[in-house]
Amino acid sequence: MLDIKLVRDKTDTVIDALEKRGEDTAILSKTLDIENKRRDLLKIVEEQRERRNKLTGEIGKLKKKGEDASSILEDAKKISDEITLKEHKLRELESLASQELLLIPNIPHDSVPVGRDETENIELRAVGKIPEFAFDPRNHWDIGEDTGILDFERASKIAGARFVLYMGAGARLERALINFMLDLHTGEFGYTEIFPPVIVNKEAMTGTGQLPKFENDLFKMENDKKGFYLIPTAEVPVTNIHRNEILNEEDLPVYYAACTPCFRREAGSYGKDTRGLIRQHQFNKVELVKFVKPEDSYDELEALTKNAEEVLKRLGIAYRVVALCTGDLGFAAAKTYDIEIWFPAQGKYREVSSCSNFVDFQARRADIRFKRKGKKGTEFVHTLNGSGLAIGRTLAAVLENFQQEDGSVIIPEVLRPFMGTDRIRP
RNA sequence: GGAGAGGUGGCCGAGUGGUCGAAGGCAGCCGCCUGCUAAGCGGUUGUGGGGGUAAAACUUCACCCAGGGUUCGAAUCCCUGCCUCUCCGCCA
Repeated sequence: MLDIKLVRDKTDTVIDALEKRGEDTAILSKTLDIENKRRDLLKIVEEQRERRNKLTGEIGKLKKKGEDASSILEDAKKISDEITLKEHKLRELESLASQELLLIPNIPHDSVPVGRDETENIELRAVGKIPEFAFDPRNHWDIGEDTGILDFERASKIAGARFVLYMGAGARLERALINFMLDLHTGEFGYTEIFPPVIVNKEAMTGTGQLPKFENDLFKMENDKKGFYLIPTAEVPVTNIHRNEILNEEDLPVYYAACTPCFRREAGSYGKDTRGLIRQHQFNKVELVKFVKPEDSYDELEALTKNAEEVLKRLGIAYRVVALCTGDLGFAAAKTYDIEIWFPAQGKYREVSSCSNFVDFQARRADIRFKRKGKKGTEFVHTLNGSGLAIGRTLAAVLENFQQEDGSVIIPEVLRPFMGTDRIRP
């Protein structure tokens, strides 16, 4: 969430940010209205509390001396009752104010291109050679079914639409990709491997920004009064590792890498990507998460993106990096690069990674701070994350990019140690 | 699932109704002293909000797991929740 002081003192900046995102600015005036009422009341309550504290102090002294305190006692009771009333009202205002504040999106960084939607995203670089085929390249689901490594029909019997069953070399390929990516990030780029819970509570979801606004995108455990949710990305549990903590300056930066299943309801995407691995209710993803000092976060975003890109370079698949425009930027992000991987059958790039700097937005929600050596007070850390990469989509791209005319698929060099073979055959 | 114990500052640990933001110890920081891989002595060290200042100083409110309640007044009493630990059962 945003700093309420910023909303108060630099309202124009926030209005500008909302407009660039294409969001309604009405929420701001509502928030400010509540906030002003809250502050006014807070002032009154604090003054009254001060008076009460003085009175009760005197009562204490008198009682100790064994003297009569009944006259002050009456005053004290009266003011105390007033305070109780006003405190209730104050609590109401506080919760209203924070409810509103939680719905305001982050302010885009100055370097983010202004635009309405994904058509105005900007391609920064395209890397690798787009493969040419002497035949019509086939869709990955056809390849997967013909080689017997993907079974969508049985998955739908077991679970439903938008699920997949990996079998044999398919399951092995999924695992190979996971191991390859995790080994790369932990072994070469300094990330610490994490295996977190994939069920989290409401506080964790609120900390990273999925709640309260995007409840509809999540799977929720109905059978449990605690309100558990299935994670839509490892970002949630991993960022929340340090919720309500104050880190030491010398501990930063912290880099974590985690591979988890991700669960998404995909409500409202009924017509889209109904076939194949692109859009599933459950998929695996290697996620990179960073906690850094504010002055480093934009450099860290570049580095994070490079780390994710390296996976594709080594796999030898063409990709491009695009900068999301203001209208396409996620709720909590200040800046985002998407990495898109080449899909020959569709003849276009599809997203496999989204790398974002959230600056202090998540840190404020989740209360993740750090203390500079020799300085008083604390500051919010900056958090970042990015996929490094989505496994299912990468696997799909491997099948499509390395398919052969005879129906087999050549396994990229870097995966062979994990696969134990250089080819998947029909 | 059953039974019990407990949650206090960076850590350990006192405190069961009033002057407690909290004794004492450890750790950290500053200074003195000392000449040997350190000890002794003195001082100091939480977080958030409001006001105030150029910035400080200063001032005020809140915070002893969380949320309610009792009371003039709560770390201290009551209720609810969460978490941790021990034993039994069960389970991968």
